Amino acid sequence: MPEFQTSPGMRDVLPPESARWRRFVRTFDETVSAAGYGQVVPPLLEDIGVFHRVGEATDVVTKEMYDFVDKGERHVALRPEQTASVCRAFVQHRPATPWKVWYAGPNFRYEKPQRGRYRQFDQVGIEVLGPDDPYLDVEVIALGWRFFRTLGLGQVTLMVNSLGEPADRTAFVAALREYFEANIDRLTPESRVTLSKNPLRVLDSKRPADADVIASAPRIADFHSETARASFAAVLDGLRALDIPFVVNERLVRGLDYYRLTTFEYVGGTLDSAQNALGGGGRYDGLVEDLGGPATPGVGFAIGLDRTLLACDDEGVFAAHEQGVDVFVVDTTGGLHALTVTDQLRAAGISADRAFENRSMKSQMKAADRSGASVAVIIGSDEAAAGTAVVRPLRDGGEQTSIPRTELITTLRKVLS
RNA sequence: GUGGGCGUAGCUCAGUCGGUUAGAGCGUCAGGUUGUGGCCCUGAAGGCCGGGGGUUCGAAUCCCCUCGUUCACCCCA
Repeated sequence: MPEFQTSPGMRDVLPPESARWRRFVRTFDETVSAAGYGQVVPPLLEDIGVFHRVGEATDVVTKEMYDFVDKGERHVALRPEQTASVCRAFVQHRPATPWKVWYAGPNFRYEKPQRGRYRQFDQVGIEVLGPDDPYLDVEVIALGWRFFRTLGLGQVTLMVNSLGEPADRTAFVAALREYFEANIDRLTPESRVTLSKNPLRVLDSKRPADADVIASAPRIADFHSETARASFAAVLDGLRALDIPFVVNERLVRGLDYYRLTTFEYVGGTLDSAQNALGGGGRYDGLVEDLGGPATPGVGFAIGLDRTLLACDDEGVFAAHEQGVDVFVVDTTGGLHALTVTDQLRAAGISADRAFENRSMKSQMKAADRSGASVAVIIGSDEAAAGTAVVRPLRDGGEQTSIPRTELITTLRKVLS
């Protein structure tokens, strides 16, 4: 074991996986850019107060933040998510609404690491601030859905729910608390602790012993106001109109406190895994106001990059693949010709690599093969003296030819096309 | 944060009733004659057996601690 390794829950992303990450973000960019979303790049570090507004009762804020006091005595935190940052940016810059933005980048949560759960983890997401329209919720959900489809994922389940308007939610939470307290002896000790902090979250318990009590708990739908009911119906109608399959899950409560009305989650195919939530989001109409801005409705989602790629692996789609070069230059005369020829090729837009340390012909040819290049350009002492180069196809047979160096680029363009 | 599994070469893993110089495959490097890759053959390099302590004549192997990882709870993406 080396003396220094990555900190727990942090890791290096190496080729070719790193290229897959870039393609992932590029694919997301293309999906949402086509719907009029622009990229916002918020800082990794914010005043800790920005995140406190996300939810005083959530573990994300109370236990898992990477926070510290900086040299200027400011209490700051590495962002645990980006929705709060986007809303803070909105309040600070007051762009015209509807403000449709997307983001991609790392977030930090001090949790015990697990497969698909890291302390530094990347998310992509979108947020729309301004419009209060259930069809916007549908657009947002549909863009996430389209993204998964573009990646090639076929086993994603969309779960939707509505938490109702704030008053509905408050009434529901009160009813829940009353119900669970009346049945507290049937709850697991862990759920009793959860109950004292946030009764909603008890619904999310995955412990089998809690299943019975939860099954007969009050139902959120019974507390929906007329407005909430109409909004939720419009969302479901919109999803049907787009032929997006969904499952209404009344126990879907989500982890952050700011959600109201529509909430949704994309669940991966491997349902036996505890880390099967690929992404999720919802409407958060109070967050901008909480951050000191004008009352502004908002809706959005975040998708976990790691988990989604794990789901891709499970389904055998969106695989990583090695990136090669077009041409590999072999030079057995010391390497100066390889230096100038690769430079010349790159300038002409032909990707090229070479070997170093003046290795043997055999060794350099092996390297050429491994490089993935479809053509080798070989320069030995004869070619160097004659001002020529050998062009040797590496993949699909074909004879090698000796040509003047001046014709190298035109010849290669022909061979590569 | 709580509980269980695991931790041996760069990678994937053998090896434990404790017993001489710790193995394989893949990968890397070098050869297999005269300047040419993929297949094959030969050889080489590469391990404080995660770290520390203990038991023992002797520990990769047993015990304790610790770190890391993984699974479940929790949390959530």
